[in-house]
Amino acid sequence: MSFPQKHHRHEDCTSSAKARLDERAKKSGRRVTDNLKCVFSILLSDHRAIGVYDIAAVSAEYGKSLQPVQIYRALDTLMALGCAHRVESANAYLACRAQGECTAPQIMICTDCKRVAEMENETVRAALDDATHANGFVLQNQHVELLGLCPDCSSNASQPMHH
Amino acid sequence: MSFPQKHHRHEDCTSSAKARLDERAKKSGRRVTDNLKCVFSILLSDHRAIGVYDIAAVSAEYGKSLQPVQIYRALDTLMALGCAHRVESANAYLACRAQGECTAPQIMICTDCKRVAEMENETVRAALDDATHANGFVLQNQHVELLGLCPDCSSNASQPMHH
DNA sequence: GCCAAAGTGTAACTTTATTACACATGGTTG
DNA sequence: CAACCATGTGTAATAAAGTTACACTTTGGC
Repeated sequence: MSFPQKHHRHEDCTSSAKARLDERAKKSGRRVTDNLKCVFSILLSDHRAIGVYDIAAVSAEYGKSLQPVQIYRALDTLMALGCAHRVESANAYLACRAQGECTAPQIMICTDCKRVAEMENETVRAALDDATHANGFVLQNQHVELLGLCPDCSSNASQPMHH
Repeated sequence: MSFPQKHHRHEDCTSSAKARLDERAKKSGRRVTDNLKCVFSILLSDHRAIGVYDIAAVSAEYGKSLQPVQIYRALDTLMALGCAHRVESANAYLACRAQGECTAPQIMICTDCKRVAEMENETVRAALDDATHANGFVLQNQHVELLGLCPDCSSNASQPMHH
């Protein structure tokens, strides 16, 4: 999924993500508990990656104060269901907005406004497969994190938006 | 640089890396101090990524006990000179063995023996440029970390080598 | 109603990284 | 040569990120 349009219907992108969580949890016999809902809601509230201790702070403001370990548990579940990703280079976590399965996304991170977008590009994947295979390497998984400027920030270099 | 051959001349790969460090430090007006040498030697001693606190432990064994902050300073310098990379997904650091400039490597990490190899593949880079550009994203930097099995471990799945 | 699997809450703790600050070194420029 | 300044050092404390342990609770199926 690309960078959100300025006027994208965040309501819709949020509710469809929640629907996918419900569906996948059901399929794998997991419960969508209050803690899970709380953490996922916080992740979904922004198109930026957020750290565990920030999630904790927000959860406290919401009256449901979660401890780090509880958040890590929720994140483990969300990631196992493909509903969240870890952004390695930021020690932070991200709600997945992709429609289908999204096991090996390439993640674009705006160095200016910090917003994040995912994609699963076939050409990139094929190039990685080929390049690793040429080195005799059997590719199993990938972390691809791309830093740069999102459309809004690159076209408004002097007056970046969405801060 | 691909995975090291079983009998690669580690002596040579180490000494040429040290030569590059000397050259680049000179060019940028930095000193190659004892602390820097110590940290780089420890990084070069293995083709695996190593954490800062492990570097600290090894440095203590070598009689030059370095504190974390001193090691982070050395790593910052080494990374600024392109002589070391951070492996985000492992919170660990790696000596760079590439001959030339190596600003945006793709890193292959063996999930079995933990050895790491770098490459700078043009096709991958082009695919990433194209894919990000198609999303209106201006690519500035990349973290590409690829998990899988190195040649030795994939061909000896039952009896992995180099542990 | 009982059981096992899954989930919760709390506390302590480990690992990874940073800040602050006073001091040392080494090359260059007047 | 000596004053200067950028670069580097050493020590301590602290912040940020992630894990372990353990006793307890909830839920769905039999």
